[in-house]
Amino acid sequence: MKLLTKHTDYAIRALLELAGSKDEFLSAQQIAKRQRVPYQFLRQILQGLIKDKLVISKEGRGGGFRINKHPYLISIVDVIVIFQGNIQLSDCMFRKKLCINRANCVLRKQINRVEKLVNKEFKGITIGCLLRDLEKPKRRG
Amino acid sequence: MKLLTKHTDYAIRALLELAGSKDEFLSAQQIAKRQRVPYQFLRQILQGLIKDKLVISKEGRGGGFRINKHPYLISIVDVIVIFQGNIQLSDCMFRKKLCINRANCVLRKQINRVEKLVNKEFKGITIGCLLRDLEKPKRRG
DNA sequence: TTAACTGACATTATTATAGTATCAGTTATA
DNA sequence: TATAACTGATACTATAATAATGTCAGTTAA
Repeated sequence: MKLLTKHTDYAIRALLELAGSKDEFLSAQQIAKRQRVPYQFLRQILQGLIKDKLVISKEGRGGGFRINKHPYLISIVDVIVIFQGNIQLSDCMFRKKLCINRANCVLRKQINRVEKLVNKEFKGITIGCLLRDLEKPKRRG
Repeated sequence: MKLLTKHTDYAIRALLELAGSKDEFLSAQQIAKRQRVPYQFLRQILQGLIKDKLVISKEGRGGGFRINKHPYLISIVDVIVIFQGNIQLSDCMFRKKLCINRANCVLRKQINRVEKLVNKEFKGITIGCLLRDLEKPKRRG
């Protein structure tokens, strides 16, 4: 049971890397090496980030990727949604149709509450604040 | 991405059913029928609940399962732990060894915070309170 | 003695996750 | 202008987790 898959995890690390070298283009190779992420897998992930325009790319020699949004405006929810769909703590029947039984509903109501909470917390975790923590570790808290 | 698997889901429903007929033994058949859960799957799940002594069983004709703890003392975390292990929002490298890089650490720190929050919330959701909501829907809030 | 049960496994199907491989096309530059 | 360093797109494979199903031995009440 985990809420973050490797896709998301690596994507966040890539974004941190890109946010750290804001105006340069970094190639997939460079990011893969620095973050120790499998190269081909990372490329796949970067394509995902492009689709949502979190990064832009430049083809050809000297090309690569560049971050395309202010780091404080990219939350980890944005990344999760790309690779894992909406945050959802359980398969919910009543999202699709009427509950089969009330026991389900009662449980779902509680789960949904926690789900919203997680969503809110995750929205508050941005690439910007992760990068800040990364660069100025003493300042935290 | 989901935090509750079918195992957990069905287990909770079974516990609600059992909590509702506190002193009777209910057979797996009865529970399966009432909650519309696959019979053989449910039996497997009930064995899981037995191992942690959340329910006890009686063999032979007229046998079945009975809840073995006060419903308010069974939280959904107890159930999750049986079927899914500890709540863990992501594979965490630093649980195993030192972080490969600091980016990881910074992210983990945040994820762990949310993880604790989820844990706390889930601990507050007990079979007892779910059952209460189920029986007295107007009283909620 | 038999029907209705549980205990304990073995087995299978499906899906999600993680990762690899390939090839076409683009661009800077030697 | 050839080529090395890139991305785009997509097909493929491996592994593990999830969600079941099936079977058979043993127990108990009627």
